[in-house]
Amino acid sequence: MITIKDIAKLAGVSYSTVSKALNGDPRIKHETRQKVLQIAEKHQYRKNILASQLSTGRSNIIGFVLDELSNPLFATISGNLHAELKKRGYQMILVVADDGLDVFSQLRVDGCILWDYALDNREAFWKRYSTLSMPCFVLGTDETPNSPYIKIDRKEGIYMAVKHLQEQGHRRIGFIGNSQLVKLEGYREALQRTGLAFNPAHVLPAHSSWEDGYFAIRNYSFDADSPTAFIGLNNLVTRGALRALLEAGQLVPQDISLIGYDDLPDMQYAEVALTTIGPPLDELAAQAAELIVALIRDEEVDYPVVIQPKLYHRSSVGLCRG
Amino acid sequence: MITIKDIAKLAGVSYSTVSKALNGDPRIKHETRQKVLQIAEKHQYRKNILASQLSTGRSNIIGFVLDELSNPLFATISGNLHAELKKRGYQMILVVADDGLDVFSQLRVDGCILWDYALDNREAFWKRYSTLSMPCFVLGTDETPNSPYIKIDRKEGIYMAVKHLQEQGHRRIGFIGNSQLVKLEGYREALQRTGLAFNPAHVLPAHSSWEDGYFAIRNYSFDADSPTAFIGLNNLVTRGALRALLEAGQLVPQDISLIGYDDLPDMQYAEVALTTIGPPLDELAAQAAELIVALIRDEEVDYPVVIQPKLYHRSSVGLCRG
DNA sequence: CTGAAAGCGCTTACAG
DNA sequence: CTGAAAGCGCTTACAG
Repeated sequence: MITIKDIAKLAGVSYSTVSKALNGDPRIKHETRQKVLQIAEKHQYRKNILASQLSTGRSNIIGFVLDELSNPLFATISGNLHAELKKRGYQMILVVADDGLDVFSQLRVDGCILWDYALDNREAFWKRYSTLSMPCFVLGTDETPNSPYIKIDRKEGIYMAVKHLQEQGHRRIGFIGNSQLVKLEGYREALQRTGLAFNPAHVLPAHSSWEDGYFAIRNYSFDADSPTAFIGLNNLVTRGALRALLEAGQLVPQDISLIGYDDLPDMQYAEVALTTIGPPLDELAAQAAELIVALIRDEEVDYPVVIQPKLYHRSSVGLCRG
Repeated sequence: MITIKDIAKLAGVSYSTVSKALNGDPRIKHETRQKVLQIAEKHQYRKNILASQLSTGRSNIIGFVLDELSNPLFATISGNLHAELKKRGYQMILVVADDGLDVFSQLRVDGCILWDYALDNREAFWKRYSTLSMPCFVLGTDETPNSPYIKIDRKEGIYMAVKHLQEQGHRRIGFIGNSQLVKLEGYREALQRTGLAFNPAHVLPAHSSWEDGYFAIRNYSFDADSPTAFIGLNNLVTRGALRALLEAGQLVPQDISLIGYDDLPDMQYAEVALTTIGPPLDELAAQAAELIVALIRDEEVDYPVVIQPKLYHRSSVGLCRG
């Protein structure tokens, strides 16, 4: 692989001149630069970012850490984030793993965005996180000790869903999924704010996958006291639940209304186009890009940045019958 | 951020000793190593991979280039690949973009795996590809000029699907999607091999998304000559098509049989559990990991590695009626 | 406008 | 068993 020294030799200048020419230093004479650029081009020169970054401390690369890719939400967020970072002159690389933080920390990326993931040991994570020496923040968390973060106001989102259902006449509103504490709290608070009763039996246990949602409904016995509407924990759970409802012969939204969390294209293409709540993912990505760049530039930032979920009306909510 | 020099000072040894201790050089005295390790641990030392790699030429990082993440196939492949590489002592980083190759080439990753993606300009890509100076190969391609690759025998897969349908009595088998030439060729050849007639009207135009599959069926007018079975280009197209069929009141598989390409969990959870053809994704990942490691070690490799798709029987294929 | 030199944080023959 | 020194490919004050 060709280096600046090789180019220097070919161009008959010193390699520091080559470096400057390549970096657009205005002090370099036009013809010199042209010559250097031409040779570089001809030999397919690629700057060794490692060396460059070792010397400057900058790489223009930002890392994004996810712990899974199987939820299509992350595909969308990654895509949006990549685009937003690119606009700002950064490249994004992705790591899908709990040990991703270490990779990026060894690679000395300029900054690092972490999706708030399900952790066995949250405390250990925060401890590790607090020792990171690069600009970093957690996206979609509820709170990060002593450092900036972007919060999604999930409770408010769930309140909007409950409120909307209530306005359609629903009085018994269930929740499918019990793996995310905030959402569950949001659900309880929303019932309180809207004056509806909380019934523990209306929270169907489900973790986070399609199957979890599917079996949550399959395993549930409907009776006269059952909810007339459900809110699903996330996109997958909601879609699994929808399938199970339809298979059981329930009509959505005629018999049962359903609102899903996470607004993704997939939701629109479900058997019944799903009404959803969720953060606008383009805004989420733009704010995240904005924040990480500000942190890298060591600018003052106000945090937390709060993203307000929105309610996206489609066809899975109807008037409560009777 | 702490460096080996800092540790050297704290430990009262030279920094070359620290480097050796950290890398497990057996020549270092046990106690010296212990002391160094302890100090490193205490100060949360992270080796600067950039510096290390600049000096050794190795990073133990492998890049994976995708051009999109929206197809769940890639989430699965990425996950599998990450796991397989980890087993072999490598970390995987991901880049989702057409310019991903450049990022990795600048980062000097040890090796690079590219998913064979849809390109505007294939020729330019191969030209760029051939100038890469790191170990690299294309996964899921049909052919790579002058370098190793992993081929998925898509034609054989499609033949298996056609054959299976024929055995169920189907004589008119359609294909949904016209965006992948190999698959289309495979389809034609399969018809030939099974002695079935090719009818251009039985290839429904569709690109690669869920909507494409959905509208392919919506826009198709069924008549007495229509196919009694379809094969879908990929997982998304197949699922979109299934939805459209069901909405049109067609029963699957009673009225129409359907086989989808790409065996993903999603296919199993479709409205009708879909019979699929596709490469076993765990094998694909294992082979890919094996190959890139061999290339990095500069071992002789036989190529192409060919992955044979399999037929996964589920519930979307039935006997042809009448 | 250009170049010599020091330095980024490591590794590794080589000497002791 | 340990250390001094050169080198990986860049950048950047500084001198000219």
